[in-house]
Amino acid sequence: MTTTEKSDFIREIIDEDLRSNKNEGRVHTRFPPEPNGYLHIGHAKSICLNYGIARDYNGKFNLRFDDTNPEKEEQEYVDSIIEDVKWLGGDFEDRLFYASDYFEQMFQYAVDLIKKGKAYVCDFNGDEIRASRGTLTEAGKDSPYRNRSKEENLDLFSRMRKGEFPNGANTLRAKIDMASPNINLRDPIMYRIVHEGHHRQGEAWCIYPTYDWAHGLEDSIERITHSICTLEFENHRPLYDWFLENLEIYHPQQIEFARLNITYTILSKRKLLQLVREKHVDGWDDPRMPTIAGIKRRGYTADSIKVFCDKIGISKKDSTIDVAMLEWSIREDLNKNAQRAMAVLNPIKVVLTNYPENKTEELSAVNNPENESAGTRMVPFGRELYIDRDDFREVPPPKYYRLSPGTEVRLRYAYIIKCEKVIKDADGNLIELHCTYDPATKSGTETANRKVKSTIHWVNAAKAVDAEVRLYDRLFLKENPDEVEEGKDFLSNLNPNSLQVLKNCKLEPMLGQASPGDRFQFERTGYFCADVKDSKSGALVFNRIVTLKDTWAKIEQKGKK
RNA sequence: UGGGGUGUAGCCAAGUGGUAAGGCAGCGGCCUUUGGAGCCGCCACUCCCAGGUUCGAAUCCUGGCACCCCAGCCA
Repeated sequence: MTTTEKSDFIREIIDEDLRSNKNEGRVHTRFPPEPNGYLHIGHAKSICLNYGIARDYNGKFNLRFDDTNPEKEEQEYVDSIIEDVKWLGGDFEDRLFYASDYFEQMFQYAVDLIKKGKAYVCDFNGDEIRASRGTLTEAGKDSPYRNRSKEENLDLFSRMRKGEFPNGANTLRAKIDMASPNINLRDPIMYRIVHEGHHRQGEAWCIYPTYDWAHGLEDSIERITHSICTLEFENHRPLYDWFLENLEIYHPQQIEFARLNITYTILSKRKLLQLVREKHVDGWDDPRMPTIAGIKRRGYTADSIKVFCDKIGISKKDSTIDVAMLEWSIREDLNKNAQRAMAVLNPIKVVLTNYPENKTEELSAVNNPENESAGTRMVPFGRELYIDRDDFREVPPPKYYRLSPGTEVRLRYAYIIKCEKVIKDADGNLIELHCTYDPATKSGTETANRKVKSTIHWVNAAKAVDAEVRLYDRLFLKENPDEVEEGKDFLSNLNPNSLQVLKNCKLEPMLGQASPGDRFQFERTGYFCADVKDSKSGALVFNRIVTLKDTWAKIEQKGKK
């Protein structure tokens, strides 16, 4: 751990509040998701911020479902959100709350406001409300129902609750100012009638509070000190404050920060839902999804996500983080922590013509060069091997260091071999390579240190374990997936090659023991994770988390330009 | 020609009147039995623009400009 203290404008506000003893020294934050979808990496930023603040200031952190709209919310989402928050280390202890548990209290607060003459039942329908709201540049008009008596309002409101009116028949509105330049203050709706079962309340209610009305109450009831949300709610802060002031109840401070955007990815719940519903991906936990579930299944560690969130910072500037930053965070973690292994993704057979027919050797391989305590393992060698197709070129391009006819490479942890002959079938397809090995170059021996241009990975053909490997790439082709031609939508930017399935991969024997969720570095290739859903012993499936940095690919790209 | 925000490198981001941190990306080089990792170096004479105040301005003032958010009985 570093000793440098984290700071950002929100922590500065908290420091100042602490200095002035604003909340008796308390710091209490919350993460308030609506259970209408799975959490994504943008939510991770918020969780890390809110939980991180509570942790760093010895405060408390609540998980609270903002479940005020039964039309969109489901138990499945509640379950997934709880799991994901925990996975990210957001420790809410016993403080798991639901806004719907406060419905009765909210109703009473609404009655208070009516009694104070600051709320009224409006019989306008949706169109009428919209028409009377005015525009950005013109004031709205007062509703004809605005000056009903308190008694009539109380009566109507209780009848709304009883279910005497159909959906949309009327609403409870705050009486603020129809001429306010801030449209949110033009008599905003507090309750609407929705005859629909709620995932926790069942049929108990048919009026539901709106976000603006409910959110500050939730924060107040939980004695939240700092209510942190994203920038689009900045315009709503005057309303947040108005309700709490007029109710004369505990008043948390709302603070807004910029939400996360990442290149080549989409972080809109609506669009992610669409990807799932229309089956452009295999579900919320598809490893290409930026959901926590997807990222987790892809093989990202919770630590890497936390580091990522720390690195990107907190500010009020609209920003788009380069996806390379996310990829860096997982490489950084796994470079230090992942067990190394040799895996041949696209095999070509290599026969060592001068290696004895039935001989095998066990060679020592390092498990993690970044961590000596990870030790070594034995890897079987033999006369017939597989190497990767990428590691052989019949006609090597400039600066190609790997195997080609007549050249030598080192087989990692084994011998230097030389390509003597290329065997092809009648159609000219490459079948196998005949090579010779140099017995004097066995790794670890005194005569081994002859220099060759490169070292490649391999597996023993007879002992290899078969596996399916799924190569994932970015889901979208464009840096900004929402940038589209007239008449098209973000789906037109989907990357048709975001998933490539390799069925004939050959792995070193040790990988046969991999359990679902285990992560490895396949040397020279990338980081991989045994799929938690589909990988089974005897039928292994690995997901590529991220490639290793590929200097050769870069050189080759430049050569083509 | 309503209101609320935001402008510091390709992308993030420190900076709070004393002469532009750091990370990612990129580019060189060293090293290497992973073209991985690591190491070293380079990468803003200038902070959206224009004026002004000051010995001194990214920081203060004035005036512009650009971008984002708001007209759901969504959150």
